[in-house]
Formats: sequence, C-alpha cells, structure tokens
Amino acid sequence: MTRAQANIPSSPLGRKITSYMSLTDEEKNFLNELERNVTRHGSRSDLLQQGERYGCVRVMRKGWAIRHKALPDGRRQVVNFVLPGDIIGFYCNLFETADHGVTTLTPAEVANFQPERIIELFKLFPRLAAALAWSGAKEEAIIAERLLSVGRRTALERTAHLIVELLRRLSIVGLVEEGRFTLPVTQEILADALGLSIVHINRTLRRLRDIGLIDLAGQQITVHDVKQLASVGQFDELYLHLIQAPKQLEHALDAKSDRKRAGD
Amino acid sequence: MTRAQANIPSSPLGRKITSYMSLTDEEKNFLNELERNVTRHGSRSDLLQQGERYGCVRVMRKGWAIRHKALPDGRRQVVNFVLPGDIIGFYCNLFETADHGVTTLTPAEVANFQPERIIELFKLFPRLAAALAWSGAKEEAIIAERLLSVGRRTALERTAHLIVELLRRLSIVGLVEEGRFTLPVTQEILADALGLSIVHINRTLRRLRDIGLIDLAGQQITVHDVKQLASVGQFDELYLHLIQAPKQLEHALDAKSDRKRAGD
DNA sequence: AACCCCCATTAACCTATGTTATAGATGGTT
DNA sequence: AACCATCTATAACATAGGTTAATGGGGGTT
Repeated sequence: MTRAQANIPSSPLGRKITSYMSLTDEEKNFLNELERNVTRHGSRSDLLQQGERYGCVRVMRKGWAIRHKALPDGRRQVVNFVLPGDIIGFYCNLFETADHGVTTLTPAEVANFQPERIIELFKLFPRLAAALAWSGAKEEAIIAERLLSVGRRTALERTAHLIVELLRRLSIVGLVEEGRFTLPVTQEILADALGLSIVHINRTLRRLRDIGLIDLAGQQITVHDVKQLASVGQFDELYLHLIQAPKQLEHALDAKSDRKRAGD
Repeated sequence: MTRAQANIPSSPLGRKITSYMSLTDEEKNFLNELERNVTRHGSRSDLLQQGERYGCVRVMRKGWAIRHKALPDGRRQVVNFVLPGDIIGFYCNLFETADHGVTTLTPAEVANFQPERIIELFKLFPRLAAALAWSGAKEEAIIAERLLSVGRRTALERTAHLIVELLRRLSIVGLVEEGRFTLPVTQEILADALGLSIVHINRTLRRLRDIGLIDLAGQQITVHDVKQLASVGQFDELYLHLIQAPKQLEHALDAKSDRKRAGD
C-alpha cells in the first residue's frame, strides 16, 4: 500500500522545494521518478571518495553525511553537512573527478540517478532545474559562511553558529521539535568542521552547556534560547533570509516559463 | 577602429570559456552583446554591498576585486578574489539580498547586464549556460579549498597555496609571464583572505622570501619554483584537474544540444 | 620640502588553541 | 560478564599565531 501520494511530497527534497515554491503534478512526478532508485548504506560508508570518478547524482533521503576534504597527511576539513533533502554531485557532469569525499554519519537512505537526468531536467522542467540550482547556490553561501566562521570567529562563536545553522536547516525538513534535534556527530567531526582540535571542541561545548545555552544528552541536543545562541554565534539575519525562500524565485521562474511558452 | 573581432574573443570571459570549449559564432555574439555595457570604477569602490539588493550581473573585464563577508564588529573574511573573466552575481535572480560585498582592489572595467539575460541565456544557449554554471561550480570548489586552508593548513602552507591558486587562475586568462604577476593586494587583504593577522602574514611572506620561493617587489610577485611552492602549500593535483578543462564538459553539452534538437 | 597618509616591517609580549596523556563512559560482541 | 573499540572528559603543558607598539619608506598634495 505504498502508492505515490500525488500532492504531499513524501521525500525531504520535495518538502524542501515546496517550502518555497509550488510544483505542478508533472514536476512532482518527475521528482518522484528521479528518487525511485533508493539504496541503503551503513553508518560511516563512503558515498563518494576524494579523487574518484563521480558515479550517480544522489539525493539524501534519510540520515546524515559529511562532505569533506583531506590533506595527504590526514588532516581533514568537513566542508559541509549533508542533510535529508540535500543533493550530492549536482554538477558532477562537469567534473572529471571529485575533489572531496562524502561519508555517511548514520545509516542512510539515498536515491540515485544518472547524471544525464540532470540535463533532461534542465530541458524539460526549467523551473525545477532553477530550484535545484538555487539549492546549489545556497550551499555555496553556507560554505562561504563557514569560511567566515573558521577564519574570523572564535571557537565559541563558531560552535554556536554551527548549531544554529543546523537547527535552521533541519527545521525546513521537519527534523526539529521544540529546539531539540538529533546530532549524529562525534566531537572529532565537529572539530573537523570548525577547524578546531577535539579537545578544544570539548571545552567549548562544555562552556556552552555551562552558560546554559544548550543541553547535550547523547546525540540529542536541545537549544534553550535560539536567539541568544544566534547572537553568540553572530548568526546573521541576511544569511537567514538567504536560507528562507526569496519571493524572487517564483518570479524569475515564471518569467522563464513565460518566455519559453511565448518563444516556442 | 574598435570593431568586434568575431573569432578571437577579446574579453577575458570569452578567453576563459574558449580555453575549454569552442564557441559558435552565435554564442560569441551573444557573449559580446552581454558584455557591451561597460562601466569603469576606481580602486576600492564597492560593486556590491553586503545586505543590499543585487543590481545587475557583472563580468570583471579588467582589474581585481574581492568578495568579502564582515562581522558586525568589523572582522572580515575575504571569501574569494574576483579576477578578469569572473562573474559577479550569476545567481542573483535567486536571492533577495547579497550576503557578501564585492570591492575593487584596482581601477576596474566591468560589464553589466540585467539578470533576466541569464534566463534568456539558459533558454537560447544552453551550452553557454552550462559553461557558466561550470564556472560557478568551480568557484564553489575554490571556496571549499580555501576553507580547507583556513581550517587545516598552517600559515605558511595557506599562503603558499593561495599564491599557487592565483598563479593558476591568472595563467588561464593570460596574466602571468614567466612566473611573474601583479598582486594588487595589501597585506591586510591577504590576512583577511587567509584568516591571519597582518603581522603574521608579514612574517610568513618574509619566510617564503627567505626560503627563496618567491620574490616580492612592490606589487610584482615572482614565483621561482612553482612545483616546490605547490608542494609547500599541498596544492592538490585533483584540484588542478578541476581548474583545468574536463573532457566531460564538451560531451555533456553536446548531449544536451543533441537532445534539444531531437526533441523539439 | 614639509606634511600626511597608508602601508610594510620588526620586536616584545600575550593568549587562544593545540598536544599529549590518562581515566572513565558507553555500547556492541562473544 | 568479560572484552574491546569508540567516544567523552579533563588536566598539564606547549606553541602558532595574535596584539600592541614603534619605526621607516613611498607616493601624493600643498
């Protein structure tokens, strides 16, 4: 009895997109079709290895992963967290080999499709293509923001900022309840994401707990006062707007399809 | 006597694109057309301000700029350098306000066009659009690589890495001669790009000079042994490939236009 | 030619964060 | 119920890089 529900997208990607733009039935179907081939992966398994050829484009349906880059001597930087609804390798058509790896942090459910489908997508469903391109552009913005963190924020600020970022992103796909969410992450991974040592991340989390800003119980993290945490992390309203849906998108996309209809 | 030369693109953007893909005459003309409205700006002038609405899409024709993000208290991170041939605000359709500023470092020549032209581009010249999207994806890769630098490389390594990166990028648009190029950048800006203090950048440059890896005379920098400098900065071959032209691109794009022709 | 501003340079000192080491939780496996 | 591997937690100590401050050079401007 698992028939496709035509109106309420069941996939996190669908949910993410419909959070800022409505989809036609054709678009929803195409999206569902793309996500049909689902594979399961254990925790700590590589979805993509640095230096290897890209396989398929992937959509994270369930679970977390990290995108990371390593130096020859083993030092590692987590570039970004891959959350449900995120796409892996959207532009993989365009690169020979991956300059980063992607590794799951939890058991994961991943949809896979051929890169050629992206080209098809651009041709058949330009609005959808633009929406995905927008997601990609957002990811760049997130990475730039993390660069600001690592380059210019103190350990405490960085850590606070990351927690707020994850809170916001998970909210969009419905994975936060009353400021509480699952953070399936070791302190080593946090350290690698924030350019800190494990020991110092530990000290910093302790400080955040001592101040009373967060609560950690196993992998459950609770944020008591988002506003205060955001202010410690200098979480920027602009950046927030950016994560939220801009009105422009609908416009731009409508303009696009209008021209298409008018032109052809 | 400044007539458009139909076959040798005179703009750095054109040069950059033709370095990895050949263009039809229509594509060249469209590109020239896009770059027709050129404005000139003094050194240290803002092409875009953090928090403001995007105006037009811009193409850097001559000069350098930086893309930067600031914290409320003035700390600043240079996210990337904008070099001749680079595009500013390619996805500006999709965002309400800019989460970063762009400021020139030298007198600059900039081409400007309306964001709507991008939509037109996607519809009329998909190969060109994909080429520009590829440029955008490359920029994300550059930023991720800088994140790795700032998060995990030492000051010496970071600095070496940045110099090699700039050398490579400038080579593509023909601005390097025998390992020598113009670096129109104060030490403060280098510091902000690498997440270091001015004093420490100064120490680090001195070390690079003392080791004999670089030569600095005013704004002229000479790299004596790129290989050695690259090895100090752990400049990755993968990353290099990525900057170079992948064979795939031509394929992907041809596939795309084929389908288009076949389908319509 | 005196003045000014911006920038590079260096020294002396300071601190945020890294390193090393150890002990204790936790949870899965036999 | 003992074992093992991972992970968290903390203390003690080390250092890369930050801060402050002072000096001098270069290029405009009056």
